[in-house]
Amino acid sequence: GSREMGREAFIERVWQWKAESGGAIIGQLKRLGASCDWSRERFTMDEGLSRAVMKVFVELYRGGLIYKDKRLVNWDPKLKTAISDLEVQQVEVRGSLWHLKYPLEGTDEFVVVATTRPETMLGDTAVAIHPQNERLRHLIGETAILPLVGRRIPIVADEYADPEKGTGAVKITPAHDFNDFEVGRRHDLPLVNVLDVEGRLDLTDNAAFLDGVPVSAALEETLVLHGLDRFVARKKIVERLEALGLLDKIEPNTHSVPHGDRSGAVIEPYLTDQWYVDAKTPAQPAIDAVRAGRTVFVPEQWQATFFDWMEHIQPWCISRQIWWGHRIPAWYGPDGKVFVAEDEDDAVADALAHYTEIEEITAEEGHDIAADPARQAWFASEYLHRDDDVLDTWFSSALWPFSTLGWPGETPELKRFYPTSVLVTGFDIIFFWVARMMMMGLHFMKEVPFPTVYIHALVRDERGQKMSKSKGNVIDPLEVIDEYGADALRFTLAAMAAQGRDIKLSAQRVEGNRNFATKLWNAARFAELNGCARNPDFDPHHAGEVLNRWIIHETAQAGREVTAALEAFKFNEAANAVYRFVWNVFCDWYLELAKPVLTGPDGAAKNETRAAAAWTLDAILKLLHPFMPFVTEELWNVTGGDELLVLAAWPLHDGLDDPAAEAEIGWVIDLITAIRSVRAEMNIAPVTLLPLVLAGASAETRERARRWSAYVQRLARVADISFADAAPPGSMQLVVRGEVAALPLKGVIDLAAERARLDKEMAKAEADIGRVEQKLGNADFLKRAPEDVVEGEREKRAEAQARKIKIADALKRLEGAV
RNA sequence: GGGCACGUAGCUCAGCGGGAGAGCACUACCUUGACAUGGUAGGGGUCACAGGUUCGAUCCCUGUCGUGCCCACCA
Repeated sequence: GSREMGREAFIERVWQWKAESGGAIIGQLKRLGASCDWSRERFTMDEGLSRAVMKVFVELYRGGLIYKDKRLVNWDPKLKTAISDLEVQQVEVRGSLWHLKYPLEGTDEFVVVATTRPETMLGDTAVAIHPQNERLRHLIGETAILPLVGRRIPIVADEYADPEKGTGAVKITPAHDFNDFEVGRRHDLPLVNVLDVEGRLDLTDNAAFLDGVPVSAALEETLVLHGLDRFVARKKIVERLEALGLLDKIEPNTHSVPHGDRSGAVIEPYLTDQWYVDAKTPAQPAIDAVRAGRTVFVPEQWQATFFDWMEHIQPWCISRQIWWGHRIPAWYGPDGKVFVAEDEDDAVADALAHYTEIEEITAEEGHDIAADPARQAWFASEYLHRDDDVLDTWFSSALWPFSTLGWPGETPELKRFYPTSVLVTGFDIIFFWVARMMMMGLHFMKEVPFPTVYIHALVRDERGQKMSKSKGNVIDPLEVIDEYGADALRFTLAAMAAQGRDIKLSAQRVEGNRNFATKLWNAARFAELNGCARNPDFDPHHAGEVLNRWIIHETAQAGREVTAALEAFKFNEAANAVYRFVWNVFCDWYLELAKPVLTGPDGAAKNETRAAAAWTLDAILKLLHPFMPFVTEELWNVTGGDELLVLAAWPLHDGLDDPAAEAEIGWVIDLITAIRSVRAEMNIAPVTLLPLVLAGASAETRERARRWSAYVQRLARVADISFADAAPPGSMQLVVRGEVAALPLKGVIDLAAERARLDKEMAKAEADIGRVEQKLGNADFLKRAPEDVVEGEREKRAEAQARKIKIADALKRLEGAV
């Protein structure tokens, strides 16, 4: 795409790019404020943004922060435009290192230089040698004769010439290499540009190239190369040098070569006149803002990256030689004088004020051209030419936080929403966008555009490489969504987004979370089938049933966990917390324990349980909505939410903690789990119902057992529950929350296996005690460890000792039964 | 060359000064009426290696080895 391209051709090209790049071009157009109506093949520029861009340009120009300069840029010879660093891809290339011999004037000797780009030798204006280079420094001050050209070039002393690299002597081509450009500046070397905008040799009418070069046969032969592509020319030049015996040697050399992201062409450092923003000046307030904590990065390690870049920031080239974009608001008069203004009228006014001596204007006696639009248009077309270049898309993007809010107008939106709250973005965009938004925001709004920048993980491919549209290694989210659903994908990304680490997307993980969505769906269906409907009279603070008080307690706790994690930008923790709560608490225990009530006879308990289940499900939908917006919204709708779930208030539960309920249901869960575990271990068939004896149970335990007997019977496959002072002989004995639960099964269980099991438990208890006692027996530990840690260890010891006694007792009884 | 991460269960990854965790995979059992995209139970790890700090190190520090990324260089 060049600016000569017509509209039709442009549209065709955009379509092609859209296909080639997978849509990267769309991002570019969006950053320009262009909206695309594909069906009508129309592009419209946002007028408000255009105005803002012009205003910003003019103000920065008047403040001396925008200027025009002739220096090197990254040039894409295929697109014929300057491009930004963002659009440059480094590609490893197996190339060669050519060692060239430059004759020294007045001797038969040579200085040998090495290059990977021999064609640039035509633009050489010096050879540099390190002043401390023992081997070569005697050559400093001599003059070399550039082969094929005849230019006399000085051998200068410069520390840039590393004695260890290449031949130790470096050819200096200030117009075609960023480092050489700096060397050239230091030694006041001429700039000889030997390429045209398309990367072809430009020699015949090239004054800089021919300056001071004597006419010779060799030069004539070189001029024949004019117009050749740089790579073709490279070959020819090498051939000629070889023929002249000036090719010392060729070394194989692998190095990375910058390629244009969009064109795929090799990028040339190219000498052109471009517009620049002096980024260094506005960078300082941005650095200060981050240092002062007015903008923080999450995770904070990215601050270092931000500082590193901001402190080494280079002038920002903002002009582009393409024709879609915001045209640079600079008009040139007949003598090249620049008039920068927000629109043409202003530019004309400025120009008229300046060109008071131009006769055609002043000659009109008594006619005030400044008040005559027709004459102004004539003047503009006759005498002024607007800059053909457009602005880098990141220039307008940098204004995003305030231009979208109506700036430069003093709109209510601007007052309300600037500064914004959080910027969420990828690390690769910190430099290009975040930094620029900060610079512009601080400059024009006098305030940071956002107090927090959350740098999210990058989704990489299975090889850990960054996915990119141009590289073509993207996992197409649409395909993943087709297979597992958008909720499953979104949840997976959130669950894997641990701070500071990238994501290698795994289909299995997505599948697991699809199953989670299904689980939720089924749980909701179960609730619906059992008449669990939202009840406005239900007050979670005054539930009567222990089970309901328990799930309310657990819900409040899960809610706090999820909220805290979200507020800390720990999305993986939030996702895992809600996952665990829904599956392992609500589905696995609450619904299972509620089944007898929900399917039992009507009554107060049933009504309350229905309401509590519905209340909990509501809380779940709200907590899960950020991660699974679609399924939760749908379930919310099905259960009769009258507004959208996305608009519902986030659940913040106070005063719902209920340790008593937790103790009771926790005991039930532990008891059932222990029995199940031992049954599986002892290989007891599920059809076998075991009697359960609670030995030496406290009054509280007896009470609980009576309340929960039906549940324990059903979920642990227990026949009936009875009480005794001691476990009956020959029974399996389990320690549950400090008390013994016995399954008297003489003859059913394998006594040897049971003894082995108890031995294992005993060993574990003893190991626990041993570890704790070692600590508690250490005087230094008691002296130096914090008190609560020591106290915790004491509690652990007491618990383990009690457990050991119970197990020893169980073993003794087992022996008695044999 | 400079910088930043990371080496924890077979795999993908959490945790990060005081009892090794999840998901998937694996093993055994379960056609119980929300769910087999399910249930129950289980096996599996000297938390890369070597030093150091500490009463105590998977966690902090140093070094080594390995891996990844960014920046620069690439004559």
